Amino acid sequence: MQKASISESVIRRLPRYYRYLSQLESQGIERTSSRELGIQLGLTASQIRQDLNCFGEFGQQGYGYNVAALRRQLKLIIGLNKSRSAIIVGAGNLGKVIAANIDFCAYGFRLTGIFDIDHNICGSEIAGFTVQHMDSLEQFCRETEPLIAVLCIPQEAAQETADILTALGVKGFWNFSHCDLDVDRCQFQVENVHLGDSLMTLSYRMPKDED
Amino acid sequence: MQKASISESVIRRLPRYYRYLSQLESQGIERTSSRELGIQLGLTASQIRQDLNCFGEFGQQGYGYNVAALRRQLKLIIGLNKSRSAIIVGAGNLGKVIAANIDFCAYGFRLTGIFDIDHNICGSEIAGFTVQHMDSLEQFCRETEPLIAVLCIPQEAAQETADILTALGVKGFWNFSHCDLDVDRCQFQVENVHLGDSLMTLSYRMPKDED
DNA sequence: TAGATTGTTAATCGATTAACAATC
DNA sequence: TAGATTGTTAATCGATTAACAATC
Repeated sequence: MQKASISESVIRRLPRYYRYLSQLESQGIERTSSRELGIQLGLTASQIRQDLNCFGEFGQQGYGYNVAALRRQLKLIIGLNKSRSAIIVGAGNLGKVIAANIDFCAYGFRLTGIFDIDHNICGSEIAGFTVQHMDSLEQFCRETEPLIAVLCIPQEAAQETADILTALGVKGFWNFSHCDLDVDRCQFQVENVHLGDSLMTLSYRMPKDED
Repeated sequence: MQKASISESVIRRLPRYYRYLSQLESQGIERTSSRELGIQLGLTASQIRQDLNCFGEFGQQGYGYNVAALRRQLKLIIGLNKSRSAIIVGAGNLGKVIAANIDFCAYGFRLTGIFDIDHNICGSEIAGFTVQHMDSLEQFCRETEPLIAVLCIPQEAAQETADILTALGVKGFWNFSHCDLDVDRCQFQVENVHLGDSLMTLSYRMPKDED
């Protein structure tokens, strides 16, 4: 499906392409071109053609790209057609919001369980799931074999929990724990989300004379 | 303070440097070097020296960097010493989590108000703030002059709300609305947060044979 | 056919890495 | 002083942009 190894920059742009094509499709627009896409996304037409050609030839000379077809291809490329088991570890505020607001199915996953270490939270219902205690995590993993875990736990517990989950077969982490997991420690995939870093870049870019 | 214009790549690394130095400082470590930092952060020593030298000369030949001093400098560079007024627009699940969990002061801002369009939510207490109705937004902005707004509203409302806020003097947006705001539309700064995009990149990087 | 736009190669640009004199 | 490590210049590498033949 893909030619050589794809650079991180290209990977980061794929979701934007997919998102924008979904929007076009929902507006009933049938065709587009690298030029049009470029204008909308603030990229050059060249770059878009280069990016897409990492994965195949999806366009047609003189015509451009069929919106629905290209979106379908991107969906496959990103893996959004799959339904891989995902669990949430940590059912505090953040865990709850993610459970309730993230449409895992739209991203190629399905939520299969929510865990927390606090007995007071366990047993409560979130997004149709009963929060289970961490004690049942091991058995659950052996039975359900979740592929990824969403870590919504404190920084201190993150690496240890990730190690345990890795040993239980979890292959990827969506990490909200305000720390960078040690990627080399295993062959797993980690996507660290740092909302604080995001806000800091905004802080940096604000006018320097304001208080 | 800075030499030429700083590249986006450098800006994105600054929060990581700051975070790691904070960690070192809290561990009571006094000095470090570009080599040590590089090993910990998975970067080359060269790159770290290049990055830091965009902003000044913070090290000492033969010694390296003083952890506390370098952290203090980065704090100033990123603007974390400031206390710029920030409001949250949209007090749904996400707005609530951000209000309750983000330590704005640690990032150079202070939360001054929370707004929502739903009368049922208005009047309720979140993180010590009474949620106000959007109707009072204009007056509030004229009085308090918030510098940034955190957008936790639906996609459809995002651009319009941003335009209104821009007209009211808001200079930056931390945008959780699942859409990209039109940056050119004004001279404001936008940090778009796309949790879905983040999860998609994880999806892309998962083994292709799993379902 | 003529116009448009692709896929792809070549040129440019910028970011990262290497090297090293300066110096603590 | 000798060893270490910086700040900075030069070399390399990779990503972006430009150009254009192929072709729908």
